[in-house]
Amino acid sequence: MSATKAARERATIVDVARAAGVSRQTVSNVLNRPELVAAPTRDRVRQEIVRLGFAPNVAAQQLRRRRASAYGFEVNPSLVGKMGHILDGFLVELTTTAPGHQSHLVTFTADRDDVLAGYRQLLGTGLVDGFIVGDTRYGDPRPAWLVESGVPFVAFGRIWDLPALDQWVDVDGRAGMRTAVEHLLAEGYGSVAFLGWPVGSPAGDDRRQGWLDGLAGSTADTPSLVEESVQDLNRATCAAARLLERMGGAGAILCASDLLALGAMRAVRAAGLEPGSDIGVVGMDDSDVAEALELTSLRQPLREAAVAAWRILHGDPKGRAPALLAPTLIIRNSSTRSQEKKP
Amino acid sequence: MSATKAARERATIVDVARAAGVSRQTVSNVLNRPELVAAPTRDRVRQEIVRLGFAPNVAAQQLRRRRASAYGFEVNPSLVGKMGHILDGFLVELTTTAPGHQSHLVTFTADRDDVLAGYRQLLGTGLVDGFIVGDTRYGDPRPAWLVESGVPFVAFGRIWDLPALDQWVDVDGRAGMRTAVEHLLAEGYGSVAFLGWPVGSPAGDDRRQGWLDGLAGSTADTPSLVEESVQDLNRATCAAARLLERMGGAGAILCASDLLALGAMRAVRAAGLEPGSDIGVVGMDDSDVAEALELTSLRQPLREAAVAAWRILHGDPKGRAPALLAPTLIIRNSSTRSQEKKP
DNA sequence: CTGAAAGCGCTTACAG
DNA sequence: CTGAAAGCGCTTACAG
Repeated sequence: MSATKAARERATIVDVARAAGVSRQTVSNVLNRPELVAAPTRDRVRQEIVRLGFAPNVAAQQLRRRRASAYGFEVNPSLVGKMGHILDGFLVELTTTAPGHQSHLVTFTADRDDVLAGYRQLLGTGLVDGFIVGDTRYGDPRPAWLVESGVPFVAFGRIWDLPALDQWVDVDGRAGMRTAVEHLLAEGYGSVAFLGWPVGSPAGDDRRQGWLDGLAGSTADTPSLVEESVQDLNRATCAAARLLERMGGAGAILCASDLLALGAMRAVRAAGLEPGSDIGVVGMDDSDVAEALELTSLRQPLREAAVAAWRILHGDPKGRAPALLAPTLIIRNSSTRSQEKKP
Repeated sequence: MSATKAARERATIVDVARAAGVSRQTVSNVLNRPELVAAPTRDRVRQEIVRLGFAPNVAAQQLRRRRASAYGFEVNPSLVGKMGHILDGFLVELTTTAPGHQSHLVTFTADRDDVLAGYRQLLGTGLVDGFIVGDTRYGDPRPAWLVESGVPFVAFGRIWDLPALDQWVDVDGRAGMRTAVEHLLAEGYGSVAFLGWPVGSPAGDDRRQGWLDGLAGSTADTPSLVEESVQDLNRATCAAARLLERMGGAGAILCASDLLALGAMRAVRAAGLEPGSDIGVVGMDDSDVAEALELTSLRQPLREAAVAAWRILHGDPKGRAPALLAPTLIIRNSSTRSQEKKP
């Protein structure tokens, strides 16, 4: 519990002041309000800062400023590593962009019994100023509590329960699905069926609507070609097989997730057909699996999402607007008719 | 840059002291050295702490103690989300267990040009006391630098360049592979071939050795059945196909990773055979894909790894020992001869 | 067993 | 333009 070696060796603002022959608040001014300091003084101080390798102590700044410039990021043991869970990638992008906002991220896990306990804890100790909230869901108690408590936060995923809140970033699954339909039709698949999640999940319903949007703008009229499956490979394979029977050995299957698409590819092969050349298949999330299996998929713009999150967190609340970002269609063999077969 | 609302509203140690009618250092003693405080005083203070919802300000503690009780965790944009990258899961386990060690984690990304810059930065500002270093590799400059600088750290992955260092946690791929061979032989696959990475990667060579270990203890003598492939599905599929030709339509393929195993399953199916009932296939890492595709795989004990990491970080350096943990074989259809087919 | 004092390293009005 | 003063919230010897 004693001081670390690094702490003992670090130069402080007083060391810099002494070396530069000024008072310590002048050094502070060079750091925080350089326009107040005469150029020669400023240069001399900066030189000493570099020479001594000085960097302001974060704890001292936090204490004095009464803000942590840090945000909590909840990681969920039961979701990490699951296919289509893109929150890890989002964390990376947030981490990469954090220094540009003089901020950093602190990870934490939620209590099973009390979802809000972890949030209260981090806030109560002043470790963070606010949160990045992922995996938003129906009946999520977090947004309402955070708003009530006046805690800054941004949600990754629309705040479905509280449509009045504007502090979220999300991927436009609907637009993505529309793009995918257009791509499939342009590739010459005569019809586009949909393999989605059961009605009732916000993201799922949104994606399904995108499929309908895509069909609406075309001559292909196949809105009846739809099957549902939960996020499970075997169930998805069965659902896709049912769909295939009704498709008559031609057309494409647009899926609400990469896992469902995996099921679709499996069903296609089980029917003696080839994904791509015979039946088009498209997934969503561009998981590692999609890349490995040559599955066309929609990639979430996580970098842009992170940038938008910081804008919402640090921008003027008055000019704040939610960010709905379009995913990018990554075209691979599974949706290409004239594909070159790899060896 | 002004104080947060939360900061303005938080109770301080002085508020508690006033409410309990004691001095503020008595409150501090109740928190840090309760045995010094008389029971009635202690109870009164504790009551007020609860009533006021007081929690000590972390920044003030850090400043005073001259230690952050925080550790930096580098996230790597080019590796996150890749199949077999289990560092995300490790971060979750570390995060879950951190509060038990009065610690928290701060994420950061490394500079492309200067690998150490991020480490220097976090340390120089006193934001962290040390690091958890993942993705160790040959020629990794980080361990040597950290040791030289006297910075506490633990590596996830053996420190291959500096065998004298004992501050690492790793998964015993060799033992895992041996277990897998034994399982495959016990299942009745007459031979066990190996699909590994090219010789020269530390983890890969270790796993290959485990395969040989497993064969050594058996009557099956198939150490010549080996093929190599880089971490790429198509290459792996080709390599597995070559292996299959030499196996004569029977036996099992043990793979150094789930991705290689995916290639093996693919090659098996391309040969008109079925993984499991005809040819056993086992991977390593127990990725989401392994679960989805019913692939038997070795699961890394990430929870135990996190516990061991904290022990190395916070334990007595004299009694410190590296932790080499055995993975668990998760048996699924791909290595089961008498399998029940799911619908 | 309890409290007065010093100090961790910084920032921010404010006086000169 | 520069510096003396106060204070952020806590902990730790130390005196009583």
